[in-house]
Amino acid sequence: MSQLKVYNSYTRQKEVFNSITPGHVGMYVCGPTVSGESHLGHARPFITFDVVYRYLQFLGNKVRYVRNITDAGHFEEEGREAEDKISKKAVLEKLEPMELVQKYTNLFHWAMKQFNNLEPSIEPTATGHIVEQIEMIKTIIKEGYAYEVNGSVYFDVKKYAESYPYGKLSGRVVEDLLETTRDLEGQDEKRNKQDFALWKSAAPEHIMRWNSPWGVGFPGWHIECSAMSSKYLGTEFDIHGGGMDLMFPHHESEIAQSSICHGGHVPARYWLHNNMITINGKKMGKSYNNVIKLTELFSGQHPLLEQAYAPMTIRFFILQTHYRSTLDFSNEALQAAEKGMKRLWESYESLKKLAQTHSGDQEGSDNALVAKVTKLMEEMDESMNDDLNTAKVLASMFELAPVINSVKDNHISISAIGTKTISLLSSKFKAYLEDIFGLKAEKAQDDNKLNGVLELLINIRKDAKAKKDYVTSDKIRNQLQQLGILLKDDKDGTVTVSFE
RNA sequence: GGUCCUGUGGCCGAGUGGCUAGGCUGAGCUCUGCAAAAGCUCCUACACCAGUUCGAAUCUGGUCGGGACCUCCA
Repeated sequence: MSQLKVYNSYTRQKEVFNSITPGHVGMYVCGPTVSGESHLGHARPFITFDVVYRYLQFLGNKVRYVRNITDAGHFEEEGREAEDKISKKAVLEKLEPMELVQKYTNLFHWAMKQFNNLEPSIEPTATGHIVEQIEMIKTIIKEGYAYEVNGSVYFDVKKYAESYPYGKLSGRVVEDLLETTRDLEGQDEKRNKQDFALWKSAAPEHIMRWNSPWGVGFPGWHIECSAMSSKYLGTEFDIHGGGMDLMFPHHESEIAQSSICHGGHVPARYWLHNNMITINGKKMGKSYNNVIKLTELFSGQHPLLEQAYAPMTIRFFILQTHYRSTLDFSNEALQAAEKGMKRLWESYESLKKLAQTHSGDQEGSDNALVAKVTKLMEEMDESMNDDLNTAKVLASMFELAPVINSVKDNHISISAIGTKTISLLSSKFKAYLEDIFGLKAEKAQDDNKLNGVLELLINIRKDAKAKKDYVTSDKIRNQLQQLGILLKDDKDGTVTVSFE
């Protein structure tokens, strides 16, 4: 099997993935800011990196997956009103800041569960790591790369850039930054415009505030990730993930802070960035006022939505595109994903039954067929290893689906494909659909009573059909359909039930 | 303005220089009491203009369009 290659934003090329400690992987992903409800755009990194997490584990690694919760609240750029985002909203909603944070953290966790995302190994909060952040800032000052002004501390980017490649990750030149950074109104405490805050002095009205060697304040924009990643993954770890929009300034600043504290090296070896979800070609984001919240998506309650979309539909939709491409939202695209996922999943259900009833390791007699199936299965692995090309994996699976369905419908005989191939296919589909992609049946029906009633109805209908009493048989089928239960008559007389 | 990405059939989307990805939609056929599902077949695209090459959607240059970042942002 080929080796896993990933596109490393830091080197701008695909590289073979090798973890620092073989068999172990440390991965840090920038988590949500819990000052508001998550929207569709937020779903992408968490689904993308959930698949990375799952795949690394599938490959036999023990993975420590750290995803933070930003609950300390970033503040607006100085010059505008320097306000803690979270405390501002708390006033509006008349809630305690931590109450607000709790509410949106719970909602975020709920959404992650809907998407069938695995829980990270550690989910540290910014407010829980104020001490670590302060310690880190102290080190940066001691090393001479930060300075204090009026109770705030800033990172000295200009000095850092003299001996480190500041801007390498995001492809930026420090001199250019000086020219293109917007003019700041009012007083500027910073020595240079590129400098960023490590610690900000808190105005009296700030509710979220902590004591520090520089006075009462709150931590800067980027220091939490540096502090928490090094605490839980070490000063050099394998993967750092997040959305492309975080490359600058967030990740660039993270690299700068961490390098100063940890011997000059970049904290993570592989930097993975997912692209944005767009809507009508524009990035979905608060500033564009075009977000669709996850709760709206699941319920269909939004002017742009023609219907509700199930979490698994969205997951499938996201996986049908490569993670580094933009993904444009539209009802048409979501509906296509919904149908496609349904078809693939039903094929998988058939395959599971086939594998159960026809176990064995008998070689198939149709060599061309077996070769085709084998090739497609190999391509699935190749595609996944090629920078996690889930879109291509799914394409291969869609090519396998007709083969499976044909075996089910007896258009292809069991002996032609061979029980061995069926068994291999079955474990392959299970591995990808369930273990790696984290998909699951939209509506698992494991209600014994309901199943008993269904069985009864199916039997009555079968008897009616035998007597050519189609009025009765159609009545049962039609009325069940109105309830969202579909009965499909298979070739061999059995009935397949599916739920809408 | 700077840096970078991108432009694929009705829609969504993969794509390693030569081998019609795939999904959805639409049309036809087969199977079926009817239906649904499924299977088979068809709709053969790569913004534009030059260049490199035996050969380019894929490489190079240019033109035009779209987008991201440069500010909180997944």
